[in-house]
Amino acid sequence: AIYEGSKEVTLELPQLEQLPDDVLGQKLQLLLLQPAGLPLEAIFPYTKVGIKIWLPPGYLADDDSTELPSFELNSQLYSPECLQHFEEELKTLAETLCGSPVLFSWSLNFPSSAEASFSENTAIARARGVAAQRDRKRKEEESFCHLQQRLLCSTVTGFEVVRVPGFSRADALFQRKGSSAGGLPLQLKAASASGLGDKPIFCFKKTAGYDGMLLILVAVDYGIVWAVPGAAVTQQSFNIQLGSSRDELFRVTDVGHALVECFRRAADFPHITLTQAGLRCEARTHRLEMNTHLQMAAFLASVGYILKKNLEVASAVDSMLSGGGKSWRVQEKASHLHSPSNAYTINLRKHAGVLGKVAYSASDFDLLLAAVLQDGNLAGMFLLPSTVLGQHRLVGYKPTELRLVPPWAPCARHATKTKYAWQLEYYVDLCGASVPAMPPEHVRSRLAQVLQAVQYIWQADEKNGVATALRKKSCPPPVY
DNA sequence: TCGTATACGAGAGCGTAGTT
DNA sequence: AACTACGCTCTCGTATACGA
Repeated sequence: AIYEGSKEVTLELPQLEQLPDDVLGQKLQLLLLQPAGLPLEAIFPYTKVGIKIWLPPGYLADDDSTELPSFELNSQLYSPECLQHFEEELKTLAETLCGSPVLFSWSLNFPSSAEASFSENTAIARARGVAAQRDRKRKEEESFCHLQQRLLCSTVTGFEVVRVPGFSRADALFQRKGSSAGGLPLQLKAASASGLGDKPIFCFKKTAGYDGMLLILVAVDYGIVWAVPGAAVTQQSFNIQLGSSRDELFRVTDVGHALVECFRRAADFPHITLTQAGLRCEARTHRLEMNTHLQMAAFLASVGYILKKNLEVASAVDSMLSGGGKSWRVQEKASHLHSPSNAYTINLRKHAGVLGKVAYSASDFDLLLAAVLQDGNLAGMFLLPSTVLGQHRLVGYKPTELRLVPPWAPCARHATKTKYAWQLEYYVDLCGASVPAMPPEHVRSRLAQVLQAVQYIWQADEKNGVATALRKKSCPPPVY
C-alpha cells in the first residue's frame, strides 16, 4: 500500500511457494526517495517477478491529479499474457482510487503452478458442493434441536419454540404452548470452535441488525448456549471465547428461565405473530413470496386443503399441500404483469452450484402452484402437476420460462393465446374475490374441480404411468 | 413477442488477515 | 488474547435488460 506522505512502499505477495521458516513473509520494501521520473523498481523474491512503477509528477499532491501511474511486470515464470492481465488490473485499480489518499493497495495473487493446473470434474465438484450444503443444514438443524432439548430440561413449562418458515429475519418464536397470539422473535446462530488451546473461540457471523430480537448463539459441539439482545450487537460478527467476560455475561444455563425473562420484557422485545414474523424479510422479493404463499394457503383452506410452508429453505419444495387423503410436494411461483412485455411469466429452473442453472427434474416436486398477482393480490392460480409440465418439456429438459396466460390476459396475437390454452384446464380464477375472505361458491367449486383433476392425474400416474394420466385428465376449461 | 443471461438480495456457513 | 472485517461457497428467489 502506498499512502500519501509515506516514505516507503510495501508490496506483498501471497505465499506462492514453501518458504523457509526464518523468512518473515514475502515483503519487499522500496524506498520512495527516488528522483522524479525514475520508476520504482523491485524484484519479488522466490517468484522472481519484477515490477516497475512510474508515478507522474504531482501524483501525491493534494489537488486532484488526473494522471495515473503506469505499471510494468516481468517474469520468466509467467506468460506475457498473464503479466499483461495483471498490469491491466493494477491500472484499473489505480483509476478507481484516483484522488483518494490511498494510491493503491493490491495483492498480486498469482496462482501457484499446482493451483493453476488444478481441474475438477464438474460432477465431483457438484457432489462436493451438495455435501457441504447438507452439512450446513445439519448443523443448523442441530442448533435448533439443542435449543429445544435445553428448553425441555429447564424448570419452565408451558412454553415452546416454533420455527418461522421462509426467509424471515426471525428464525423462531418463543411463545406460550399452542398460542397464536405471537411471541418473542429469536435469531439462532451456530458456530464451530476455532483457535487452538484450551480456550476455543466461537465466531458468529452476520450478527448485526437484529434489534428487538433475541440472538441465540449455540456452540453445538460444546453444548453451550448464549443469549444476547439483538440491539446490543452492532458488529458484523460476534466472537465469544470460553472464559472471557462475554462468555460469563451471556452464558445461559437455564434456557427456559432466560427466554421467559426476555418474553416478559415486551418493551425491549416486541412480540410478533408467526404471520408477521414470516413477512419480516429484508428483501421485497421474499416478502412477495411469503405474501403470495399466505394468500394461496387461505384460498386452498376455503375448500379444506392445507398448504403448509416447508421449513427447509433452499429447497425445490416450497411447501406441502394436503387434502383429500393425499399430500403433494409443492413448488410455488409468483408472477406480476411485466409491463414491457405485457405478460405473466415464471422461471422454471433451479440453481445447481458449478452446474449453473438447471431445469427442475420431474421428481423435484409434485405440483406447481403458480400465482397470478394484481397489485400484490391473488387474482388467479394455476395448479400444474409435474407430469403435465414434463409432457410440455417444461421440467426435466432444460432451464426455461413459462408464460402464464389467464383467460383475461392481454395477448396481442391470437396464436399466443391458443399456444398456452392447455393451461386453462388447471386454472382457477378468483373472479375479483380477495382472500382471506371466503370466496363465492362458484369459485370454490372450480377450485375443488381442479384439485379433483389433479388427484386423478396423480392416482393414474401412480398406477399406470404418465401417458395414461394425461389421457385420463378430465377437467375441461370453464367458459369465462 | 419470446427466450436467455444477468443482476441482486435473502438464508446458511468457513477461513484468514488485520486491529485493539 | 480478544475481537472484527472481509471475501468466499452453497442454496433459493424475483426483476430486468437485451437481442433474435
